[in-house]
Amino acid sequence: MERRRADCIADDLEGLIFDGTFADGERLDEVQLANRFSVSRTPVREALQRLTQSGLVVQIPRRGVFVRQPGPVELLEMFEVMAELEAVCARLAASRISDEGFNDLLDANRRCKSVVEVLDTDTYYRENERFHAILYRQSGNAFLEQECLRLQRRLQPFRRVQLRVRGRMSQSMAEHEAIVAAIGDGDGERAAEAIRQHVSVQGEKFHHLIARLKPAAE
Amino acid sequence: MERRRADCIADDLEGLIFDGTFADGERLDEVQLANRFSVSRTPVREALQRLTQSGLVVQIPRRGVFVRQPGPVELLEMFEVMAELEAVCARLAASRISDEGFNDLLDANRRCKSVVEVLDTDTYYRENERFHAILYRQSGNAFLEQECLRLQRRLQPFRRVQLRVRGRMSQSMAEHEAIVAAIGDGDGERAAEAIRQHVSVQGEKFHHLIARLKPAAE
DNA sequence: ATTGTCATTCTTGTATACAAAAAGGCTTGA
DNA sequence: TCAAGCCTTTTTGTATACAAGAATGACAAT
Repeated sequence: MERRRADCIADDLEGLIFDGTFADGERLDEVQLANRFSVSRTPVREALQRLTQSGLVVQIPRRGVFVRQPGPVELLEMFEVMAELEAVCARLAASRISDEGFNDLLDANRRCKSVVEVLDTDTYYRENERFHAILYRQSGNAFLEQECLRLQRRLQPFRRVQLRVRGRMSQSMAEHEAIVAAIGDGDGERAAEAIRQHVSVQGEKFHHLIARLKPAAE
Repeated sequence: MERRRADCIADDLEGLIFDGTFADGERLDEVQLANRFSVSRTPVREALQRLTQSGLVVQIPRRGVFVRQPGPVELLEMFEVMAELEAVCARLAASRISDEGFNDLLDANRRCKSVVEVLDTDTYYRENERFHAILYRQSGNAFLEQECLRLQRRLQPFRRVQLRVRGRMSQSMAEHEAIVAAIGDGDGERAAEAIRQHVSVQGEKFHHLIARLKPAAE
């Protein structure tokens, strides 16, 4: 599928917002961006509209678009929704998953486990994402799957931070095991509760998330 | 808040797609639409991009945008997600709702009930929507609330049809009562199950939805 | 000194012009 | 008759030009 310039710019901008090049509340100047990417304002505007829809920026008519990083409260809310959505996936998967699908899940989990032993957080992050994506798929609801992927993508930069905490990887693995076991038993409620614990931000995780949230405040 | 032409066009187009002026699979010609709305292609393109994000049309690069009505399967999936999201709202609300919030819910329910007696489906539809919106709010999670409103809006034209079924309004009311009662008791699981039944498409509702789905197939 | 008004400048929103890619039709060959 | 290749036309994607609203700053009046 051919990509237009506007699409590339949207992706690049997303990265620039994630890595802090554009701070929260900052206005994104159309002509500046156009110069930066060596294009006209038209594709820049299209890209900004896409970012508006995904919630990274907010657009005020005849004022401009402004970066809008979620604050601590909104972030917790988003993680809560993610946890609940994944819980739904797990519950549905427990009664709908096929033998083949379950094997995919086991396989993804094995790959995670092999990475944990090497302590490679980046790779683990990717494999973990794959594990969750398979779970979404096994919900048997393609629309739900898409919604989960959307939110997962949105939370990506924050989730990544979480894994850096010492011992978090092995704990994450243990939680995976519990999830898989519950689904294997066809126990939807147990699976839902297990993944809710896995994803939601509580206790230690809460402090780390908040601490990492404002590195610019120093 | 000032509205731009592109926003109005997006809304109008949404309506035109809902009411069947543009059929499923049809290509939306930019210049045609520009003429229709007496504007240039620019705001039309912006509007189409917005519709793309909300899923009403699909955009194929360098080919154009095409209307994409959800088929029966996708529709059922969307209703399932709606049911599950509302179930989450209900469960969270059961433990988080304040006295004031509970009064709002009772009030909204009373308004529904008074409409049922007059058998005014349109007004009932609006009041029912309000009831659900209050429930979203009472989940205590603003992000969840927004997501629910988004999906509710997307399912609006299909939901409307459902209510036309004879006796559906009074059944809907009875279900509301059960939901409110469960939340009043602080019983999250019971509230979740009640609203799941209320929203999900099963049994009779399934047939009516499918039957109404393709009126152009005659 | 502060506030209100006016004018300038800047920025967004829209229209138009141009470029590039795809669709459609024609010819030509077997 | 059918298919392949080329050319024309159509349509999307991008650049530029123009219009209208908002921000800024100066100046005047209280």
